[in-house]
Amino acid sequence: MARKTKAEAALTRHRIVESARQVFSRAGVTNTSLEEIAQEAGVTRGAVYWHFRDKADLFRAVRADTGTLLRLGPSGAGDALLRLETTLLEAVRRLRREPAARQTYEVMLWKCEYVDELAPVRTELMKAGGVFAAELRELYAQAAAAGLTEPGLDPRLAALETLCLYAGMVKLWLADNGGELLRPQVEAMIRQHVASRRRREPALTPPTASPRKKAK
Amino acid sequence: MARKTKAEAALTRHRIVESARQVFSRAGVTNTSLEEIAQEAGVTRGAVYWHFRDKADLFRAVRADTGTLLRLGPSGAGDALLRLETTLLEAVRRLRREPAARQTYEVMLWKCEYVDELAPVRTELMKAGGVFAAELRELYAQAAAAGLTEPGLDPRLAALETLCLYAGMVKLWLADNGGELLRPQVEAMIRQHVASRRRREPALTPPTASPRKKAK
DNA sequence: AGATTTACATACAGACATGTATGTAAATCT
DNA sequence: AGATTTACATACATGTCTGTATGTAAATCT
Repeated sequence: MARKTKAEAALTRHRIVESARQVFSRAGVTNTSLEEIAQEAGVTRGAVYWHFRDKADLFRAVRADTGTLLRLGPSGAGDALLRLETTLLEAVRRLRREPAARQTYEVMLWKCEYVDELAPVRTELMKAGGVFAAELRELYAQAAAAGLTEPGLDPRLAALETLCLYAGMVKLWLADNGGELLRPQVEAMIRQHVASRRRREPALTPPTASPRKKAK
Repeated sequence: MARKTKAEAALTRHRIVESARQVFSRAGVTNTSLEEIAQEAGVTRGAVYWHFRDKADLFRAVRADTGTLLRLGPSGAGDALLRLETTLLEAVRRLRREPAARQTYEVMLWKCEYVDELAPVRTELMKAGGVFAAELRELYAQAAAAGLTEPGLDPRLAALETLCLYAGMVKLWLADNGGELLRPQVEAMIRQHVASRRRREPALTPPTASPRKKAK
């Protein structure tokens, strides 16, 4: 076969990444041969080796293609705790609507062994966790300063708690295919998690005006 | 080599399980050959195949040998929430003191792909999670009945929240080798988690007498 | 338009893992 | 004590995966 145009090559690359996601989620990363990925993408291993150095490189590409679920939404609407709630709900929403994200995270959390060349990826994941924890801590600190949270709440510990909750939640959600454990109630769980941080007695002079009450 | 006595055979089997744990935690389950395990145990693959049907069987043995971290302690000492706290702290304590438990869980959570013959193991893990969630729910229900928790707390959701927290906590704890994210503060985090469930105003007539206050 | 590079496909060499079949000497059974 | 089974070690047959080297025709560069 002959040389492709740059646009075509980019398309090929993307098809390979998508195929890798598919096959990884079926057979697991280690158990998947590059040959299988190539076949699924309709190319040969030559194409795979052209675009990626090895399987680990391809794995990173799969991860990068999906991106992170954890992105703190804009600070505009609602108070800090509401922003947290929205962020967590949004992560679940993405898992529900985007099969690709589902597959990618299932691979990362259930079908991947972080050893050898993939060991650094785990470090990267933890680093991302650390970054998110720092953001959460800042958010909780703001919430505390605004008098939204219970007086005793340590922002750093609260951030870690939410991070752990998030990590476990995604992992369990993905494995709960039958919806027997977590899926039907995960949104309610998130709301209760955030609600449990919120101060019970309404603050005397809340910085933001309307105490929003969400019906149903 | 000649036939061993039954006791010796049991010893051999145990050595194989231990070696499997070691090698799995180094190289990951899929990437580990039975030959490597056999060598580590000082036997040949013949011995491995004699004691175990295949790698998945051996993996289950490793898991069974370590057992679960989640065992609700006796209901004797303290109130329900304290019992929960103790249970979670005890899980972390085991991880800290028992290298074998650490290895086993690191393999299960970071170095294993739940596909093919190992896919059922994930289902077993989730089932165990469901059982623990049910226990937690019961515990939270008791706590609520005793007036220990905030009025709005739904026992089912609280149980799921704690389960997710636990799952994420163990996973992150294991990966936090450098102690940069979670390890130094995990106990405090657990205490805060439980404390955040506890009702703020002291109950008028608490069923258990002494309102325990932990200094430091 | 010619030179060069690109985007693959094909071919090759080597390593390694798995499962089973078979051998065997000593435990255990009767 | 003899028969049988056990607890492995050894040998074999087979399939598969990886990385690289090489080929090639068309895109892109100059």
